[in-house]
Amino acid sequence: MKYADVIVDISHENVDRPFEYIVPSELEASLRCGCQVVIPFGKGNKQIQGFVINIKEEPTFDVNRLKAIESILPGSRRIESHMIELAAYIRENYGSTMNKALKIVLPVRKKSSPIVEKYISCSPDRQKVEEALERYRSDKRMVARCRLLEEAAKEKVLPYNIVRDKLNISVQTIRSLEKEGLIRIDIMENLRDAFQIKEQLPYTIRLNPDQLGIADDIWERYQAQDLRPSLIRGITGSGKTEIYIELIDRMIRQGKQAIVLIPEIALTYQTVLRFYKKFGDRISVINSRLTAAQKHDQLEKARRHEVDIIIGPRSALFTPFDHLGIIIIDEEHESTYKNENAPRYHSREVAVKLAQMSGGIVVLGSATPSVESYYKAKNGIYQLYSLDKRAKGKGLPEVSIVDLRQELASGNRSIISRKLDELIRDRLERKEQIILFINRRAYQSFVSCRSCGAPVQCPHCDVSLKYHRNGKLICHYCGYEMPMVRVCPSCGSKYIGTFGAGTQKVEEEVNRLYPEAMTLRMDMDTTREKDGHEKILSAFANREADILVGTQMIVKGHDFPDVTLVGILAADISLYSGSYLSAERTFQLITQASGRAGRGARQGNVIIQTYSPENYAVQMGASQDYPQFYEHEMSYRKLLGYPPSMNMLGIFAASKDERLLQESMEQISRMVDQKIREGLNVIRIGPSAAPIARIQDQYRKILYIKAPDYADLTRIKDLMEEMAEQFPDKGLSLIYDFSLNAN
DNA sequence: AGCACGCCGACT
DNA sequence: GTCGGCGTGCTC
Repeated sequence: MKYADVIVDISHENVDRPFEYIVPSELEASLRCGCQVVIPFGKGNKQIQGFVINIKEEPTFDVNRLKAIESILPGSRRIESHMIELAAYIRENYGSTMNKALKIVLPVRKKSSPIVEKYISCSPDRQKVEEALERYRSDKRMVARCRLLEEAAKEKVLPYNIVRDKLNISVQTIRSLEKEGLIRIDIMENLRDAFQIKEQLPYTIRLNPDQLGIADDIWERYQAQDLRPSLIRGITGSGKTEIYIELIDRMIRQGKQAIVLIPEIALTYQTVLRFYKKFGDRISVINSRLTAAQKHDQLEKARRHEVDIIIGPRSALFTPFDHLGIIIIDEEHESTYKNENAPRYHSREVAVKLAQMSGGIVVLGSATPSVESYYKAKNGIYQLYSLDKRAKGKGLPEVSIVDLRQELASGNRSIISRKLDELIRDRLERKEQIILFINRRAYQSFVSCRSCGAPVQCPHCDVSLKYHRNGKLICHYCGYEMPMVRVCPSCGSKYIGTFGAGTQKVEEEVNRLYPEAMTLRMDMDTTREKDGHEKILSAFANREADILVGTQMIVKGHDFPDVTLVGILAADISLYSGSYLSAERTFQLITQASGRAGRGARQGNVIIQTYSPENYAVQMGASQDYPQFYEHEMSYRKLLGYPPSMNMLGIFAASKDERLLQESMEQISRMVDQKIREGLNVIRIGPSAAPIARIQDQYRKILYIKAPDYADLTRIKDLMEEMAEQFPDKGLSLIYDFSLNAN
C-alpha cells in the first residue's frame, strides 16, 4: 500500500500543510510526485483538487481515518519535483501558502492544440526581387512591403510570427507579396523540421576582446565549480547580448539548457532575431501575446528536449528543464522581475535558488544594476564584470542639465527649455530624430480649482482624476470616469482648469512650436490596443515621424539609429515618489533614456530638464557614472538602514473598514514591539498610510520592519500569520513584501 | 476556505 | 417547545 502527501487546492493558512491520502491500487503505477489529483475533502467529502508532493510507504496519520485519492486530474500537468522544492522556497521566503506557490511554479495548465509554424522565404529570382524593391522604395504607400522584402532578401528565411508581430506587417501585405511571387510561405508541422534555419541564417558576430574575456572568465569559474552569480554592468550598446549568446552556446554544447529572462518590453525583433540566427530551432520565445495553449506547448517542448533555450518574461523561469545550466537575467534592475501580487517573489532571488538546485549559474546584466545586486557584487556574493566601452566604438552622448527654475525666472513658461528648443530646431533641420521623454504617472494633467485650490479627486481612490482630451476625467487606478466638471465640486467656483503637463500636453506644445514636424505619442492611452507598442515604435524606427513623445516605455528596447537628441522633460519627478528607491529610479531613468541618443553613426545629445540640478542622482545620471552613484546611494541607504544595508519586510494591509485596518496594524505593531523587548534585533517603522491611501474604496497602510538578520523577518512574518487568523473580521488583506539580502 | 457542530434568543 | 443566529474547530 502506498500513501501520498497532498496539498489541497485551498489557499488558506489553516489548510496550508500536506494531507495524507491512500493511493488506490489502480493509480499506483501512474501516480507520481507532482501530479494534480481529485480528492474528497472535509465532512461532506467534497471533491476538490490537490497536488501530490510526496509518495511514501508508511502513513503517519491514523490509517482508519484516511481517504483515498479519487483520480488524477484529467488533462493536468505534472510539476517536476525540483519545481516543488522551488515552490517550498517561495512559500518559505515570501509569505505564501504552498498551494499558491505551486500554482506560480505551474504557470500554464491548459491542454495544447497542435500548432503549425509558418516561415517566409525570399524568391530565388534575385532580379525580380531587386526590381520590386526599386519600385517599392519610390512609393510611400509601399513602406511595409519594402520593409518585409528587404528583410526577407537579407535573411532568406523568416519565422512568420516574428514578421507579423515584430516587423509589424499585416497578413494582407504578406499575402500580396506572395501573390506577386516575391516571397514563399512554407508551413512546417513543428519547429524541429525547420532545422534549415540554422544553416541559412549565418551568425557572424564575433566577440571583441572585452566581451570574450568576460565570457571566458565566467566559463572558467563554472568549470571550476564556482557557482556564484555573475553581474555584468555594461553601458548601453556595450554588447552584453553577445556574451549571453556565447555562454549559452558553450552550455548547450555540454548538453545543458538555458533560460533567458527579458522584460517583456525589451523583447524586440532585433534581440530575438539575434538568438534565432545563432540557435535556430533550439530556442523558444514566450511572450504575452501567446495564448495559454501556445505557452503550454513551448514548455512541453522544453520538457521533451525539443528546445534547449527559452526566452521570455518572469514566468519563463519555471520552464521544466532537467539539465538547466544557465539563467540569464537581462536588465536585471527592472521592477517587472518582482511579482506584483501575493507571493511577491523576486525572479532574481528565485533564479539564484533554482540555479543552486540544478548546479547551474546565473548571469545578471544591466547598464544600471540594482543597488542590491551591485552591493552583492561588491561583497563577493556575486562576481562583478564591467563593460565600459560601446562595442562598435561609438562615443557616449553629450549630456547637459537645464535648471528649470532659471528657465522660469527668465520668463520661459514652456515645458521646452530654450536650450532644448534650439537643439530640436537643429535636428529637425538636419532631418534627424528626437525623443522627448516625460514621466507621466506623476505629471499628467489634473484638474483643480483656482479659487480653493482643491484638485478633483476620484471618489474611490485617494488620487486626483486625470483630464483626457475626450473631455472626460479618468482615474488611473480604478478606471472611474466622469465628464469634465464645470464648477468646483468643493467650493462651487466656476474658475476651474487643468494643470500639469502630460504626454498629451507635451504633444500639443510640440505641435504648436514645430508645426512642420511629424509627431508620435506613446503612452498608456495610445498603446492600449493589442500590439500598440510595437506599432508606434516601428513606425518611429521607420522614420514615419520626427519626434516621439512618450513615457517610461520609450526608453527601453528598440534601437533608433537616427535619434540624436533625447530630452528628459522633468527628470526629478521620480525623485519625489517617497520611496527609498526614488534616487535609484531617477538615475536608471536618466541613464537608460540617455542610452537612446546617438546609437547610430552620429554624436547624440541629451538634455535633462530638472528643478533639482544639484541632486546627486541627476548629476551622476548625467555623467553616467554608475560606480560613483552607487557609493553615494549606498551611504544614504546605510545611514537610514534601507536595503541592501539591512533586510526589509514591508507589510501592506488593505481594508474597506478604516478602523479595523488601524486596529489590526496597531496590534501588529504591539506584537513587534513585544518581540523587540524580548531581544529580537529588528526596527519597526510606521504604520503609516500607503503612498496612495485609498484605492477602490480600500484603505491602505504600510508597516516596515528592518533587520540585519533576514531570518528575523521570516520569524515576524510567521508570527503575523498566526495573528492574522485571530483578526476580528475577514475584511483585511495582508501582503508581505521582502526586500531581502539573502543568497 | 468551507462546512458542521453547538449553544443562546425570538418565534409558529 | 423549535428555528436559526454565527462563534469555534476541523478537514487526511
